Amino acid sequence: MKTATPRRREKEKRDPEATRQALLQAGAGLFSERGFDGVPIEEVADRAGVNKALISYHFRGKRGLYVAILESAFASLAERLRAIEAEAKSTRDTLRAFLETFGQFTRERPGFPTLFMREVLAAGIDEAVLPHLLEIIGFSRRLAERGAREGVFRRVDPLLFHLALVGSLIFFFATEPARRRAAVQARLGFVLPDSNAFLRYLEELTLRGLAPQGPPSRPRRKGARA
Amino acid sequence: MKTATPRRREKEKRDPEATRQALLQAGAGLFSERGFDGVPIEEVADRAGVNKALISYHFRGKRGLYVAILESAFASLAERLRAIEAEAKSTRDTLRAFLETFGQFTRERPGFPTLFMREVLAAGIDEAVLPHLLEIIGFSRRLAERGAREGVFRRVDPLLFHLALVGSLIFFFATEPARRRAAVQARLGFVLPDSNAFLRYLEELTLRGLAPQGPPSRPRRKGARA
DNA sequence: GTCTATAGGCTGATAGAC
DNA sequence: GTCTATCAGCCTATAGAC
Repeated sequence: MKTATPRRREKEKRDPEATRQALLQAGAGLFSERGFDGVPIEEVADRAGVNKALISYHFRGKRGLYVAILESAFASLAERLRAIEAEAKSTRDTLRAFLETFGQFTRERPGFPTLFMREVLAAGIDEAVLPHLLEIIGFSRRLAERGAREGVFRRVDPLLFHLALVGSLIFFFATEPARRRAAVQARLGFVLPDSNAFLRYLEELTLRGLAPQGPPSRPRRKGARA
Repeated sequence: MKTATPRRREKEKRDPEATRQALLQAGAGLFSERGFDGVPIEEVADRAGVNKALISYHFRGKRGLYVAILESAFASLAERLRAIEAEAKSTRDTLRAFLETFGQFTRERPGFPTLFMREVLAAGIDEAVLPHLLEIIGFSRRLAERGAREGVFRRVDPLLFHLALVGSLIFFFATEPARRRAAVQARLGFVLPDSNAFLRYLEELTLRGLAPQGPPSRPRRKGARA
């Protein structure tokens, strides 16, 4: 299956910005699949349709390209989360918006969850992404605290809340490409789970699992305001 | 911090089995930290206190060593899960035993969750580990089905149950080394979460979140039988 | 800005002595 | 079984032409 990658075959002198973007996109796909060490720089250049020397020129080397990819993605996600908080929705709506945003974001940048996972596994989180990561952690922590304050959640350690919720989210989406490949390559008997079904499952699990007493009134599917 | 690694400096002709074990252990640690491509074979040999040529001799090359490490760990975990099921405990006890076993297993093989994660991220799950992985998936699926049959859980898609539960488990433990490193290296303000607290959190989240009606009678901490 | 050509480093594997 | 010495392959980075 050829990924629909916008090659750039013609030698027309093009916008250097187009070169940068092509490299960022090609790198995101390849690095998410095989990790930083698993991808030769030449392959990234080929997929982007440019010469490998341009990676050094535009990003000061392979590592520079990698960090640029990471930073752009983390920053963009952090920005969306900020937007959600700025809308000052209810706790329930914030949870819903968070899950949907994450799903949507993953559709736009299919490699991101895997990259996220690889980065968090890495020896040291890069300086450039650390602030964004902390912001993401802060978002879910505040969600837990606010839910408790408003009586929607019982009081739990916000960090545990974050790790459980975001952990399963990242895990699910980061491993989705592998499941897809496995389902094709192998005689796996299981059906590929639907992303939206998983998001709904997580939402209900969280609402019911953290409800102060009984399970919450069945979460409403359409534009509910609590 | 020097890891307490049993080097083997003396040239005494030793048990070849000791060589194999030393390589397996050294490799597990290093590969979990930096991934397959991130570790030169010579480093593994050095940490094991043997010559790098022995990797080819005993494991037919780097990849062979890696697969041997993975397989041993996955097989061992699958075996423990089998033991849990063989004891035919209640649904609640099985859930508890699963979480505790995973925690214990991680204490014994600190690198395992990270290796697990890396493998599930990889391009293709290795043939040798696939059956064990399927067995692990089967375990949690059966737990979900049984819980529903016994009225402890509401009816949910067992695969979603598996992905959410095991996903957050793996994520938590796989990223724990990174959190530890980050906490040291950086000016991170957050406290490192306690593993047992996380396991308890997951247990309650699952029991309450999947309870058919209200939250379950507060899960009993000591040898409860349902 | 982009490309070609090349240098230089590192790595995994193995032949052959012990 | 273990080790030393060696080699071929690959990969990143860059100098310099266009």
